[in-house]
Amino acid sequence: MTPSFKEKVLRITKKIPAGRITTYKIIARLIGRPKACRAVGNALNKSPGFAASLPASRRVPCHRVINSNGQLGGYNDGLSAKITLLKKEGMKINKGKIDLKKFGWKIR
DNA sequence: TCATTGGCTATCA
DNA sequence: CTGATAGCCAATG
Repeated sequence: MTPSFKEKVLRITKKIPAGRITTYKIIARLIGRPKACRAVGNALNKSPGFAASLPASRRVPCHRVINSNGQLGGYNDGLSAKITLLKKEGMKINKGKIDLKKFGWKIR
């Protein structure tokens, strides 16, 4: 089947390793729509999310996706949950910001 | 099918 | 930081 926009977004997001983060813009670029950053956010918003009760196939670490400027952005489940998860992953959040230089996920 | 609206954004003034 | 603008997707009528 032809993977829709949403499917691609989720697929890429699932590839994000723990302790690393990505931005909406990067994902948009990987998909092929560099300007669809907003749509990417929407896709993640509608996605199942990161729940332990969910099967790994459906689990999407949307909390590892933040704004391109290093801000946290939003979260459907509550921004606090996102911060907690990221901290548990071993990353330090500086005043609601994350060091993209250190934790920015790069694909080869 | 089209028009409108809203949203986990990006970029610029 | 606020507004405005741009570009994209999904839901709604």
